[in-house]
Amino acid sequence: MEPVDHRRVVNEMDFFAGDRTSGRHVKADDDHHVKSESERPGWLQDQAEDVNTGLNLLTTNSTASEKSSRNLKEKQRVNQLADVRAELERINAENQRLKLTLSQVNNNYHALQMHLVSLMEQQQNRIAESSEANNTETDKPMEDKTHGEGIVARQFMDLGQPAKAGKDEGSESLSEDRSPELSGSAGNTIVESMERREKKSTTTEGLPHPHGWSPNKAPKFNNTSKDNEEAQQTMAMIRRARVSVRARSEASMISDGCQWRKYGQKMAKGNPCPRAYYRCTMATGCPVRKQVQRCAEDRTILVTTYEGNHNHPLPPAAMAMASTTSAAASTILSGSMPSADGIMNSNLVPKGMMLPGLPSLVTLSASAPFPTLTLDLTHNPNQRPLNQFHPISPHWPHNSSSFPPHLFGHPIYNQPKLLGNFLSSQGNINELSGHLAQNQMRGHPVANTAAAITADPNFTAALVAAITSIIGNSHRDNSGGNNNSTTSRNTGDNNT
DNA sequence: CGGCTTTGACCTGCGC
DNA sequence: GCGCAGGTCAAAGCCG
Repeated sequence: MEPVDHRRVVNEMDFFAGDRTSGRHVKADDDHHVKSESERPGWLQDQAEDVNTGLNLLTTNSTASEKSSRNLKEKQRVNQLADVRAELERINAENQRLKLTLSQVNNNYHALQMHLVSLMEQQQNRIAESSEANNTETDKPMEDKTHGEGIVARQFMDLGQPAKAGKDEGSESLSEDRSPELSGSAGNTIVESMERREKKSTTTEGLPHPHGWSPNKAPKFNNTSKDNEEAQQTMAMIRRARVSVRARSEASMISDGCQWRKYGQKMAKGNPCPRAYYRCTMATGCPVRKQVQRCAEDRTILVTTYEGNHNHPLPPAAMAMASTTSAAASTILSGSMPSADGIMNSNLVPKGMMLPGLPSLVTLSASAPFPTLTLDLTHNPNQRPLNQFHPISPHWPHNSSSFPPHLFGHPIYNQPKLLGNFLSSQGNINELSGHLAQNQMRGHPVANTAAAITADPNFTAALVAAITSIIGNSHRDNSGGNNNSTTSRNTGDNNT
């Protein structure tokens, strides 16, 4: 594994953080045309003075033609200044438009989220009324992973059925005060509650699946009510939702802070590169799995697809991924109709990029049997390799020989508070929007929003973290005692 | 020797 | 029903 070039990152950060009060474009113009004499750096003024002195022509023997020339230059400067101002105004207008778009997306997201929660509440109430009184787990806190009955519930979850490991939290599904140490992935809101409700209606029905987590083997529900069917379809789709990250890396696997053990490899059709299957081994029975495969068209691109959610506390290095779920999860949930068409027809989840100015950065595909959110980090205009994004997380063991490109090595990892907010179901879009605004306030270029965003490692890291962790959080309770494997448990660092 | 990777076999879903 | 493809299992081998 190649070491991360810290110095380069710092330089880039310094570059972006430099004294730029008017943005990149303005700065470029300033350097050549706009700045007045008084605004010029001292060395520039000195240089001008030296030139005049050296020629010994301008100051002592001013002619009418020279004055005319000066006036002409002044006019040119004025015109250029006006042009720059016009450009600034245009940029600001674009900025406002982008903000407005983000705001609208956020509002739509909230509306759909609340609507979904409401529907699921109604669904759960109906189920509760019709079900037997054997749901004795409803008073248990769902976060209590060490609770014996909670474990039992998780074992049921492993059947592919959502867990109802705790009490009904419909009303608190949006809360953020979930302990990250317990959850390992806070902000797991709607899906969580949905899965719990679903489990509540099914824990007495299913039989343990020998393979534990198995999204494609989700048991069929016996409940034939129309509402339940719809809910089941929705849940099935959400449970199968995946997050795919495309990034350039020469390493065999990107680091996300978790420990993985390879359990299979398969040649996929249409791709000469084999697809590797990994299972999270940070905890017994963790249902999270991921697939790693190189892109057939560009083998420098590594595609990592995550499924499932962690059922254990996560190290700080993995928190960003596991705890900032909700932005992208909500993206999927926003389109969480019982069919792929529902997603694609959603005004929240267009077929292409959701965020204006980020072409091909994030896409949601409904062509697959399950929604797959793809984060494409290969479109960075700087063509910056993934492993040069950020300083390495201090939590990552510095095993130089196996040092992976650290996708989530951004200092954001060390800001659980920020993450906690960021992962909140309401906060992510706002966070992204706020990040844009902050960049603009700092004087970051706004003329080319896409370039500005993709060039900003902070934004990229935040976006990556938010999207990549969707599934992990959204399925946090969809885990269980998956001890099916007779192979050994991974206790070492398998992130290579 | 424990833990991990490899890899062929097996299972399941889906389309024809 | 059959074949194909994706996904997983688990025995065998490798490695520290």
